[in-house]
Amino acid sequence: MSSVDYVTSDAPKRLSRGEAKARTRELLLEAAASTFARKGFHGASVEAIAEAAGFSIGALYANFAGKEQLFLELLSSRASGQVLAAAEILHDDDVTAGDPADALGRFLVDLADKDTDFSLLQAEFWLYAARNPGVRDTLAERMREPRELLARLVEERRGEPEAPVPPSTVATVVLALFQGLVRQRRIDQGSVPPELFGQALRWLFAGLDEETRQRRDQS
Amino acid sequence: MSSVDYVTSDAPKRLSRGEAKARTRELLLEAAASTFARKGFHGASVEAIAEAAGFSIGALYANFAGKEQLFLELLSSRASGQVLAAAEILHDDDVTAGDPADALGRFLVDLADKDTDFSLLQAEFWLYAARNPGVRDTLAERMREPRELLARLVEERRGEPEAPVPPSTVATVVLALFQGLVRQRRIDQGSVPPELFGQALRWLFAGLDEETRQRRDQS
DNA sequence: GTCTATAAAGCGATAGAC
DNA sequence: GTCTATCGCTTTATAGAC
Repeated sequence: MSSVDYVTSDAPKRLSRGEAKARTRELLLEAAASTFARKGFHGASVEAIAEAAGFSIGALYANFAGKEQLFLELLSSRASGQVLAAAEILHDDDVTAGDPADALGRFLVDLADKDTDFSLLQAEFWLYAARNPGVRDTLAERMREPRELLARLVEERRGEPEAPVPPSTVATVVLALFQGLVRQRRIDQGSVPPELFGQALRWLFAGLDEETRQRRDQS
Repeated sequence: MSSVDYVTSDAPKRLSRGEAKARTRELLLEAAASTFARKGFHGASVEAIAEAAGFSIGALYANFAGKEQLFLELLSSRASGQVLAAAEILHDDDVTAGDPADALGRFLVDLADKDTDFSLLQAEFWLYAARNPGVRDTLAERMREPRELLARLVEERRGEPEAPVPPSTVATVVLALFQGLVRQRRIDQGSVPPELFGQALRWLFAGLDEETRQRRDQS
């Protein structure tokens, strides 16, 4: 801009060499997420990724060992995003002031409808993990902690301490239900109305409560 | 057909020209299903598919317009397999003699654990459809009928005629739940025990019954 | 109808200039 | 640290022999 402060190393706009490289890395990761989502792992070329980030192929190879490592880095850092988003909404008391099931349902429909790359990338991650035992175990390990987080929050909200299955198993069912509904909605919007997410969750919890009561009365 | 009959057009072993070509087509489709499942749409080469079928690339192009048409033919003919399998098991009175939920759950876990290509190909179909609007609408259309079939069978089994949502919507939730559980089980077997399929289905139906009763009592 | 051989294009990855 | 140019390999699809 001006001639006076144009060197100013501590100005917020000017980036140091390390910062510049970190920013390039981040832009490449962002572009990779979008490109992998739209074209798939094999369908996305490193040229397309670099181009989407506004860099050349050389810049990509200066920051990542190759296409596979770039993909795996994405998988490790973003695969549990859906679970964390769900946990976040359950944790927010203001949003879940009404029915937590409705709030969670509405939030996830919004997320899935708005960020269309999300579920595509998620499916790409799943396929890659299902085909590569090593990555599969890594993904399983990485999903464990956020699932436990969701389990604790669901447990809190339900307030029933003696369910017939462990809390993490309930969380598994909730996640499976949501992932399945999001995927079906993507193919046929009309067959999966937005309210269905909260509705199905209420059915699930009502049935779980009933079984919990029955087991308590038996003993 | 022949002058004497020594070509025996109705003998089981000798294949007519048309039959031979039909057999080649079928073998190629089978090999394509397996290869697409293991490598993905872009990852699977036509050479690998032809080789898996025991033919050359030329034979493949003599039977299909190309890789994409081969994939789309598979998608049209096999995408609704999961729904039909579920419907079939619900229709079989002998198998569902006990709890239909348990029977359905056990059957689908067996199917998913045994035919490992099934869910991979299903995911590959979903991704392709989600990325191509034309194919997406085709898939949505093709899923409608089997879903209605499942809906009718679930309705029969439940015997509750006045659910708060249409029967096809209940079928949608059931399918979403199963697909989600199958996928999670594929990544982390330990987190999705086989009994969970039937258990979750029972919770769902119990909650649905409860809401049905409440609505009836209100009016 | 199926084969082999090959054309034309695209890919991941590397080398060297700046 | 990023760019341009290019290598070597694989891909889809076609042509011609049989």
